[in-house]
Amino acid sequence: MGRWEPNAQGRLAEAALDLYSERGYEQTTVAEIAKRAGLTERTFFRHYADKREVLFAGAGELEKLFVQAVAGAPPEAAPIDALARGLDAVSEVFADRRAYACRRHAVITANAELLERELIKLSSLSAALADTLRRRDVPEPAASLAAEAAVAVFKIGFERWIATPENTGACDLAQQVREALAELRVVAAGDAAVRART
Amino acid sequence: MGRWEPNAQGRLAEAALDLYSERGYEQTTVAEIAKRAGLTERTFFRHYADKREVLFAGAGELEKLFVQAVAGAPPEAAPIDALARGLDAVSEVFADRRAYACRRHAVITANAELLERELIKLSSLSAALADTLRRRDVPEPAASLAAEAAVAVFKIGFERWIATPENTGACDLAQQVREALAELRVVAAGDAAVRART
DNA sequence: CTGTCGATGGCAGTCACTGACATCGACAGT
DNA sequence: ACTGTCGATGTCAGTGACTGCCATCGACAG
Repeated sequence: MGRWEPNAQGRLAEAALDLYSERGYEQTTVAEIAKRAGLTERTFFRHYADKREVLFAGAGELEKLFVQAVAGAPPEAAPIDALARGLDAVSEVFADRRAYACRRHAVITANAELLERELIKLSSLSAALADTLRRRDVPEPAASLAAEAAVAVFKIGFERWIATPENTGACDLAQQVREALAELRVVAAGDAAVRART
Repeated sequence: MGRWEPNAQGRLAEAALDLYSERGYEQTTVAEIAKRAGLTERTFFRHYADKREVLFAGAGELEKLFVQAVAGAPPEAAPIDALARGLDAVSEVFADRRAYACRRHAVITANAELLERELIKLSSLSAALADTLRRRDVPEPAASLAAEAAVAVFKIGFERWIATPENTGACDLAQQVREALAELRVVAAGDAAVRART
């Protein structure tokens, strides 16, 4: 047993999400978050680089998971198919965390600064994926484009998943992402009939 | 004639880019920027919402230009072709500003906070494009996906343009963007042979 | 018993950003 | 010419994010 309550980092993250939800990101001070977690402001900044980062603790693991799934695809798979593996893998992670994902998403979309941080995390993800594709001998600019497209597919699939009422049949993230990927293929092909479909 | 030197906003933007280039974004204080422009810190914040925004004054016009070009495409054009119009229009704007674009790009990529701001501007652009496509009766998620893809195409085309030595034959932005768009079509089609090409 | 170590607290300081109020020259109306 | 309004700026005090430095304290090894 340590000298302090365990999991200081987790307590800070929970306190932050609570406060950001209740009174908004800007109306919350770091001192308040720390106090709710039974710590001081100074200690908050030892665990998280800044006031936003406390909502993005899991980004690193997510990136690792995505990258490993892509890297593990058969060498002969096309870039887009390798990326599809990663999309499936990442989608699974969120399957049983929909409520948490919704809360977090609501907080982030409500504040521009948090949105900026989210975007740079996705950009970092995209860069990591592009690098992974390059290691699979995909040349530029195909690697970067495929990576950016895959991240866009996930982002849009995710948003549609969040927007879906929970008791709907089609409230599966993996399914939304697959649909988005299929739609990208159609759009990129330049099908003018896109507008004729639902 | 006014009471003060004209174009305070422009002087601030120039001073900021100079200082950010010379000693880096973080090592520059707003007071220093204002002083170099012959103004005070308080006045800086009357012209720009924050220390980063001073580098993104033109983002609004760029978005407007892109959107109008897309909206002006023939109604029967496929989404991707309408977006290609916008890409062409935007590329033209940068044609004779390569040196400035390079300087600005170097400053932005050197700092994570500035990168975040750049990404949210691109995100805003993507949202505006998706909205424009929706007005052209493109359904979701096709509209959002096409918009995100177009922005990715521009981003990557732009980066390759910046990275190209100036005296190279292929140092035209519009051309880089067109190549990136073509590459996206190939990648999205799932062509495993991507890796076989240059 | 003692020295080290890691997580924390306390405190002073910098800087981004804001609100309230004062200043000053231009310009319009009289 | 007199005067009142207006817009851009200056001044100043304040808040809050974030950092550096040093002190504290319990655990643990020897």
